[in-house]
This record gives sequence, C-alpha cells and structure tokens, in this order.
Amino acid sequence: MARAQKTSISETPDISALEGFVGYNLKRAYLVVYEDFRNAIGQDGLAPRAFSALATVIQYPSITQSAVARHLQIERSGLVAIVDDLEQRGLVQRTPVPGDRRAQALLPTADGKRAFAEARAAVKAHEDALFKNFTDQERDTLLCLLNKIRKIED
Amino acid sequence: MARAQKTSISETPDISALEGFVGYNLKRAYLVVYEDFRNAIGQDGLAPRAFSALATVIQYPSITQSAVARHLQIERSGLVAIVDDLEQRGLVQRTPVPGDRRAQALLPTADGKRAFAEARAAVKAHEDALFKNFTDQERDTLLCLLNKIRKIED
DNA sequence: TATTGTTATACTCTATAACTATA
DNA sequence: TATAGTTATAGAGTATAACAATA
Repeated sequence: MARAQKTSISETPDISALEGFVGYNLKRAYLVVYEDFRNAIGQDGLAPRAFSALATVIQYPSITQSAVARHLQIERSGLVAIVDDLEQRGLVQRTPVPGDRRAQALLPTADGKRAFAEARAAVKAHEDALFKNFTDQERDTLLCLLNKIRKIED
Repeated sequence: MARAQKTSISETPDISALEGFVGYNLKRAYLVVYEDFRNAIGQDGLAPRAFSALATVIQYPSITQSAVARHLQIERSGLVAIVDDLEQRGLVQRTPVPGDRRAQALLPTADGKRAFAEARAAVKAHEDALFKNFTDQERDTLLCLLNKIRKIED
C-alpha cells in the first residue's frame, strides 16, 4: 500500500535520531537565546534567575521568598543566594511581614526598579534583534506553544 | 489615534514582565520536557548528553570525538566523560583511525545499538504521551520554529 | 504538624586553559 | 602552526536533607 498522506515531522523516523525530539530541539534553542541574554545583560549583569526573581518582586511587591520560589518553580533553598545577591546589589530589600514572623517580604528599591527597567529593555532589544527573521505571528505562535508545554504539568 | 489593530503577544508590554520573553518560556518548557525525559529513561539510564552522543555515533559510525562535539555543539573536553561513560557501559568503542593517530573513531557496539533503540522508543513514547494534547501540526510547527532559532547562530 | 528562611552538601553541567601527541 | 584527545579546575545551577523559629 503506497503512502498517500504527507508525513509530519514528528512521525518521520530517523532523519536524524535526535531531530524529531522536542526535548533536544528545546535545549538547543534555549542555548542560543541564553547566550543572547548574557550578551544583552553584560559581564556583571543579572543572572537569568536573578532577573526573573527581580521581575517577580516588582510585579508582586511584598511577595515572600517562598512565594517567589513557587512562582518561578525553583527551590526555596536556591532562592536564598539569589535574594542575597539582589540585596547586596541594593535592588531588593528583605522586610518583616506583620503577622508572620517567619516570612520575609521582598520589596524592590528605587534602584531595583530602575535597574530592572534597563535590563528588561536591553534583553527586549536583543531578543527583537535575534528574532528579526520571525514574523510577529511566528513569535506569538512560539510563545503560545511553549506556554502550552508549561501548562501540561500544572 | 485609536488602536484598531490587534496587538500581538510579543508586543504587549507587562502582562507579566517575564512572560513576553522567549528565553524564559523556553527554559520553563525545557524543564517540563527534561523531567519527562528522565522519567522515560529511568534512574540509571542515559543522561541527555549521553543519549545525544550515542545517537550521533549510531548515525555516523566511526565519527571522531571532535566531530561529535561539533555536531552537538558541546565542548571537546566535556565529551570525554560522556564517551568514558558510554564505553564503560559497553555501548560504544573507541578505535584508532587509520592515517591519523591523534583521533579516536567511535563505533557503537551491538549492545549500544540495542540500548539506544530501547531508550529512543521509551523517550518517544513519553514525549507522545506528554504531547497528547498537541495536534501533529502544532508539534511540527513547534519543531520548525525551534529549528529556526537554532539556525540563527549557524 | 506544617511552613519560612536558612545552611550544608553533593552532584550535574559547562567553560577555560593547559598539556601531549600528533598532523 | 593547528588539531585530537585529555586533564584539571572552577563556576554555575540545582536537588536534598536538615535545622531553628514560628504558625
């Protein structure tokens, strides 16, 4: 029986054993964008995780460390060093939470907001340059599909 | 002037500061798929990089270590431990290259081919289950867009 | 009992530089 | 000079377990 239907990439066996796997392609693509991020942010700039944590603190002022960790899906214990770094840079402040003496609320400083706006603009500009050969629709589709993957596990 | 045109996600500022970045979404998506990979491959199974290296050796028998490193875009030095591991598992053999005594050609063993076929099937089955809510077209589009990112830097 | 922040620890991944033996 | 494989080393990133203070 002859094959009449067009075969989709995901069903095509063995063009290369690896190319058909989403995981492999995700990793390779991430490395390209990650390198671009580092170029955008510069030598002593924020690490990706510090950037994300700062973004979260600005978006949700007074959020606790545990809540940031849950939001970013990283470990509570791993967040300590990140917040230490942000605090030493003067971008974020740990403050007591009235009514719960266990928790530390995080507040962005004025410097923190300024630094984030700058970093964000730099990263945005770099991503825009990186994706200059993508149409708006392709980029939207990509973000949408990546989001759909994330939501599988929620 | 009123905005008549629909705004694309990538141009929408500040839904969340992070959600608009491809890099952040790529990383989150990768973590989901990576966890699935580890479940597929089991406790003492091949690490992602060993899996990729073995795939490459099977696809290009007698390929040298340096060529594998270039193909996977990883460092030559990092490949040594991966090949050590594959060799200790009896999945790959280092063999001399006639005419160039510097190089080591890599050959898959019978066990290596068998183990890879098994691992590949397991990972494929897991990815298929993970992406059960994706249409074939969505998956193709995703692979295609991820490939387009990879090709930016080539 | 459960949760928050923290420390300690270890393990993976990766980047860099240097070495050796070849070419 | 350049390349192949290797070693050593250090730095991220991350996962786990435990602990004190508090809920």
